Amino acid sequence: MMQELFEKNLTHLGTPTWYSRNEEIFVEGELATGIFKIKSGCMRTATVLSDGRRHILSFYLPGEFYGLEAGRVYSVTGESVTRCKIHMFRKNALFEAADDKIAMRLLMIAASELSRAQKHSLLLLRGAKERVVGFLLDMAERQNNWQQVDLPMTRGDIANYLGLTTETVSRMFGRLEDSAAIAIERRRVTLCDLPALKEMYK
Amino acid sequence: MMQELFEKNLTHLGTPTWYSRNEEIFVEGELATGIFKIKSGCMRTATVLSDGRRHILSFYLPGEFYGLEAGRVYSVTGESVTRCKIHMFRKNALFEAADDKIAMRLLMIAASELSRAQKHSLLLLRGAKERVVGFLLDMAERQNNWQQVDLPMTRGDIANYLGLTTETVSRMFGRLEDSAAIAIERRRVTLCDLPALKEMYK
DNA sequence: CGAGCGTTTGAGGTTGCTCAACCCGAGTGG
DNA sequence: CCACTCGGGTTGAGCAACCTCAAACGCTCG
Repeated sequence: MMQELFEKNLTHLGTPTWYSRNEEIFVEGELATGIFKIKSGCMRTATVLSDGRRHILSFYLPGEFYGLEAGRVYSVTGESVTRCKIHMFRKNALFEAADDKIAMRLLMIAASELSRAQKHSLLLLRGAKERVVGFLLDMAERQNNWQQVDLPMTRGDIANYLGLTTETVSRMFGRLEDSAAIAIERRRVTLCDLPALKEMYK
Repeated sequence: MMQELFEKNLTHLGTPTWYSRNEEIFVEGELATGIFKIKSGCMRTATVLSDGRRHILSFYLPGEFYGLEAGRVYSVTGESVTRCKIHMFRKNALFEAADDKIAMRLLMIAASELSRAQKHSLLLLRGAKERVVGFLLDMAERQNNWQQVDLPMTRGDIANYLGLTTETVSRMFGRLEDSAAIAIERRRVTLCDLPALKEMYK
């Protein structure tokens, strides 16, 4: 896999760091010097509108990358959702060490970011229940586990990401549980009726 | 500018084609062999959900590129919004002709696609009026004209892209006109009170 | 055991959707 | 030259979905 190769070649160029909960990892507007790989825990990216509203644009789980920007500065702020370990690669180092395949690897990372952002847009074009179901299915896929999903983030974060309110997310969870499609315990969700869920988010 | 360079070097590898209105340019699921640059007119990308609903993910104006995919196949369908001229580059040809900077150029295109998709997500996280205003401001910026905006697409396409209904888009246009922020004539919109508009979409 | 955050639940209000009618301009054919 | 049609756009009334505000509950961690 390309990511394995990428990491193998470049681990020595990066630095692993531990963050506790809700720490800033990089800040919107800063010179975008780093590329990040999540080793454990969960990171989110968010942007702040000038009136103070905050929007979460993405969550990052172990194994996933962040860091390719159109501009020279970060367009979002990166924050730890939970205590987490994150490996940072400096772009300069990458480019200095560049063999002729490295840009291609970066291209693949950018393309997967793009695909992620498009999925998010599609999610936001739907109704509340569908958004919640789509979110659960996406998390299940990324955790590679269709039985149970861990939700490292709060309901508030989920709601913000989905363009809903905490209350609505909670109610949708409730309704899904009532219909026996899922079972909820704290921040672990069991996908009891996967076909039904996939039917809701087709 | 990077795009000039890109095109200059590679024009001979591409083929320009004319499309009439509402033609398919490439289809979701097809092997993604091409990269497209809009020369005139307007293109849109859309995806069809399994229940038949269609969602427009992006519009492309003259000078803009489409074509970098995470996977080997197109994840969306490309269609002409108006009669338009589009230049297609074959990826294979690009890679064969690759000097050591070409992957970097592709990376920049991918990054701008990403930024576009993120803007779309942010748009969808807002209320109806804000979405419409945000859309107008985005089009103005991309057309490099803060006085007047051309809207090559129908209200239906705008609504679909914004996750609203035609009626709502029409009403929001009406309300903006009533408040003297814009003036509408067919598919040309004059931005009468730009500060007010920017205030609405801050 | 208390404090505080995160979550759930309920009642009422607002936004944007649905359904329906109507308008307008561009083609088309008599 | 007018009548008809058709796609696109606007407008209005009623309704459903989702939000707001408010209260209560339950972990978790001092």
